[in-house]
Amino acid sequence: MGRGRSATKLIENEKSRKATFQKRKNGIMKKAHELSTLCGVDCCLIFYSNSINDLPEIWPRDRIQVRRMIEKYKAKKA
Amino acid sequence: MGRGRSATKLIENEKSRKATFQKRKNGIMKKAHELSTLCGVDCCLIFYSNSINDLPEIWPRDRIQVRRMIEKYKAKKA
DNA sequence: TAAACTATGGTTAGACG
DNA sequence: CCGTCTAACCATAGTTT
Repeated sequence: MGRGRSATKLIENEKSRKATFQKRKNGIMKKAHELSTLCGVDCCLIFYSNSINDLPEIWPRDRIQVRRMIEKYKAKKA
Repeated sequence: MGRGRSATKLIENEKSRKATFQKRKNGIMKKAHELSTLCGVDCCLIFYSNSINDLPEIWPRDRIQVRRMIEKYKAKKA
């Protein structure tokens, strides 16, 4: 992707790893938004970027919606 | 994407919508796997495809991991 | 240094089996 | 349902500003 590189192992260089995390996280969130819009589907994402900070990042931003998705999931499965 | 089309509204045709959901869901899951591998980040995805079936689809497949992510999220935030 | 650029490779809609 | 093909659009690693 971009100028060469395959996606098979941890990026050792910390700066590159953080930059890649930011870029790709944004990319996935955009795709989630598109999927949601195009297909009328509810979805949520949780990213736990341990090495970057201690807090989870979520999509959608609205925590109430994320919570609703989680409750829905728990009710059906697990 | 593909042969024309922008991602701004619900796909009216049901067959197209379902096909697009399947393809794009797989695409996002692949990207989640890559992000996880490249950046050493834990993440989980939940898709609630109401119109297709009643069950949530998750990534990663292992429900224990999904549950762990959810508990981690709830512990940190609301 | 964060934001913009761009070459390169990836994703995907629709058609087909 | 599932996989494959391909034109066309998209994402992004490394670079530049």
